[in-house]
This record gives sequence, structure tokens and C-alpha cells, in this order.
Amino acid sequence: MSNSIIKPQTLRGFRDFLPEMMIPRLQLIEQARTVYSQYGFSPIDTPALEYSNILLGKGGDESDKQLFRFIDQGDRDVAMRFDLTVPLARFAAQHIPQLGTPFKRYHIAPVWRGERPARGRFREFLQCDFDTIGTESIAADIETVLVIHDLLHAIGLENFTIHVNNRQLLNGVLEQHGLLERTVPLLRALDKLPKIGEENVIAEMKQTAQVDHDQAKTILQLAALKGEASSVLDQARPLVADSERGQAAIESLHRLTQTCFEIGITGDQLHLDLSIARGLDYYTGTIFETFLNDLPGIGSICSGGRYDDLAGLFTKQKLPGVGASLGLDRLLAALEEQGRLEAVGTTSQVLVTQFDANHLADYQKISRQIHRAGIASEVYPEAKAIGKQLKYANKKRIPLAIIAGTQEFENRNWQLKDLNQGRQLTLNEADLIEKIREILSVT
RNA sequence: GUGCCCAUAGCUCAGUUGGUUAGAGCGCCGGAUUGUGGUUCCGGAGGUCGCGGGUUCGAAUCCCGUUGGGCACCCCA
Repeated sequence: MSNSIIKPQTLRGFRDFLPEMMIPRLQLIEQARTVYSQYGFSPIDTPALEYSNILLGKGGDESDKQLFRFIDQGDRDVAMRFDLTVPLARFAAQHIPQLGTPFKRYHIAPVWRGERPARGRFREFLQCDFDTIGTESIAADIETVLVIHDLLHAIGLENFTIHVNNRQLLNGVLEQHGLLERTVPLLRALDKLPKIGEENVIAEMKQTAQVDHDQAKTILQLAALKGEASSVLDQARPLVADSERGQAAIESLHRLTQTCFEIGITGDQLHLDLSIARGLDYYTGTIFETFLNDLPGIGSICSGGRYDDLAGLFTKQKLPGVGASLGLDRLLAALEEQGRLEAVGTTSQVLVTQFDANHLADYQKISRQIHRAGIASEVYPEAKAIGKQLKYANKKRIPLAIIAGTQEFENRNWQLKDLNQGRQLTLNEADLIEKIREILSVT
């Protein structure tokens, strides 16, 4: 009947997570939750499926094409969420009246995009969003930087850069040259600057946005500004001299960067970068992109920005906000690539070996005492050769093993083996837990 | 979605211009060592060469399709 066996396989861009991957993944989630909670963001969740009209047309044509969309059993036109921001908009329109503003929420959940998978890009991946809605205060933008910083710091990453810009600064320059309605193709071209170089960007701008050479040059002038934040802003100021929104953006970026520096964020970790223009269409103010300096190729691991009307399509109440999204699966892929993931196959810290199946109750009793001390422990399910059982502990990288046979039960003591050190101690029950705690706290 | 590259044992790969029973290392299982892992030695299992079709006396090898992976573009976490 081997013909009838179904080939086990996952869908393109969808993945299984083995324990060695899932354990660090859950650790990352926990770290994100901790930092978000510390800053006062509350958890929410929304359904994976929404009515298609809720999700369509929110992130441009491109994201519509990537929607997983189908007709359900009740003939409803439904789609799987593409990100967590659009569901938040719907959520806010429905619940803000009872929640009040400002409202700070975090949302850690999978999203689905039917795009071509690549390194660090999947069709099902976890996003970890946090947003503050209902306030236009720059304080919320600053807090967003702090959360991104603290989160990456908590994960143990130091070599990252948060790039910050403001949509209105670019718009200011464009406004000054009467090019505001050609923003999209111009930004798209500008965004390619580091990849294809100035000349090619100018060529593309001329072609796709019908600007002349001097106009293209002026736009690039802004993006080309480099150096320390305040000096970049000083140089940018004259470029938007006649644009109110441009001036406001400069002041906003000035407040943001100076305050962050004052708090202790370094210039290496927060970078004013007037060339970043990406992000979804709904961003209208501050924008963020975060890169790992060692792995620029993997793309942004945390992006976000300010929007002045999150839920305009769902309610008449105007809801400004700011937030960002950590790409946890991309980050996990990056950590894996850097070999920074600790290879663990289980959460167990102690393996209680079974020497004599008749003493199963004793083995489980001691294991449960270890649990009560807050330490993960498991009893090996079979009483086979002790060597086999230790081999299992070794493979799963369980650091400690407990062994007890006839002799130990007669003398009322236990053998505690430290698999890393290769040493073995004979202990009575009272000392056993203490010793386990001691050994585990050192490593 | 467009273009290009890739697919052989659980993993990483070798397999010569298409030519008999498809190989290695690691891992796995068993033994040396029936109260002690990570070292060493010995033995063993495991593959319809991603799948389907075609060309051929003969296909892992050539052609087409399909599924999955990677790179560039697009877009993005």
C-alpha cells in the first residue's frame, strides 16, 4: 500500500519549526512581550481572516496581489491578514470609543503574504507590532525609537542601526518644485540610490516621473546629506525654505534625534537618513527602518512610522498614531545565519534516568520536587541501559542527570551527574535540589 | 508576478562525454562496555537519484512539465 502514502510536504514559503528553532523563537517572543509591556503597551489579538474589503486597497496594488483570498463556506469573500496594521485600523474603529485614547497596544501574530520566498522572507511569518494611537505628540515617536532600541538590546544585539526620516521632509522638497503628485515614482527611484547609484536614479526619475535633470539633482541633494544629525538638518533646512511641511519635518526630526541622544541612544544606533523612503503608503510622518550592520542583505528587521489617519476608511474619528513592526522570523533567520542560536533540543535541565522500573514512583517524585524548585526536569520513559539514557541527555544537551539504583535506594541518596563537567556527586535528597540550583546558576 | 540557478541516504555532498548491483563523511541503530554520555574500535539499517512524462538498446546524467529551495528585479518584516 506504499502507493497510497501522501508525500509529506509544506507549502511554498510555509515552514515547520523544530524544537531547536521553536525554543529560541519563543524566547524572542517573550523578550518582545517584556519590553512592550514595560513601556505600557497592552496585548490584543484579531482574527486571521477578515472580510476582503477590510484588507483590500490598503497597502497599494502590490499588497492586494499578495493577499491569500478565497470564498468561505458561507459565500463570504474573505482574506488572510497581510499585516497587523490594517486589522488594527478596523479594530480601532470598532473599539476606540470604549478604550479611549491614547491607546497603546502590541500584537504578536502571524501574517500571510503570497509573495516569492527568499532569504528571510516567508509566506507565513510572525510580526510583532506595537503602536500608540490617538496622539500626535512627538513623545510617542521618541518612545517608538526607545522600544526598538531596548528590544534589540534585550535580544543581545548591539550592532544595529535605526534609520529615521520624515515623509514630510521629502514631500517638502517635492512641494517646493511642484512635484508633489509625482511622489510615488520619485520615492521609488530615490530608494534605489545605494543600490544603483546617483546617475541611474536620475535616469529613472526622468523616465518614470518626467522631471528634468536639475529637479532630480535637487531631490538627490537631500538624500545625499550625510553626517551628524544636527548638521544634516542644518543643511536640509534651506532646501525646504518655502515649504511649511518641510520646515515642520525638520523641527520634528530635530526634536526626535536630540531627545534620543539626550536619553543615551548613540549616534551609531540612531541614524538620521534622509534617503529612506520606504514603508507602506499610509505613513505620513516619521519613518523608521532598522538594519543589522553585519547582515544588511537580509533587509529591515524592524520598520514603522507615523500615520495621521489610521482608520479613516472605517470611521470618521481621526486617529493619528505611530508604531513599528518587528519582523521576528526575519530576525530569527538572521540570528541563525550568524550562528547565534544556542542549539537546544529541549527545555529540560535535568534528566532523571530510570535504573529500576519498579522505582518509577521515586523517580517521578524526585523529578516533581525539582519542578517545584522551578527547574525543568524529565524522567526517561524506559529503564534501558544507563548509557543509552545518558546519550539521550547528551544529544538533547540536558546538562544534568540523576542516577539511582539499588545502592542509592539502600543508602537513601542520589547520584547527580554534571554532563558538561563530567563529574558525579553523591547527595542526599535535601542537598540534591540545592546542588542542582547551584550548578545551573553558574552556567 | 518576471528572469536565472539548484534538487542524489536524516544532514552535507561525490557520481567522470548517458553504460552492469548509486558512493563518502557525519548522524542513526546494534556490539566491544548487561551501573555511566560526549573519545575510540567493529558491525548494521537506510535511496523507485523531488515528482510526472518524453528521447534512447540503456537515463541520477539529455528534453518538457510540475513541486520545493536559492539569487536578481518588484515589493517588504
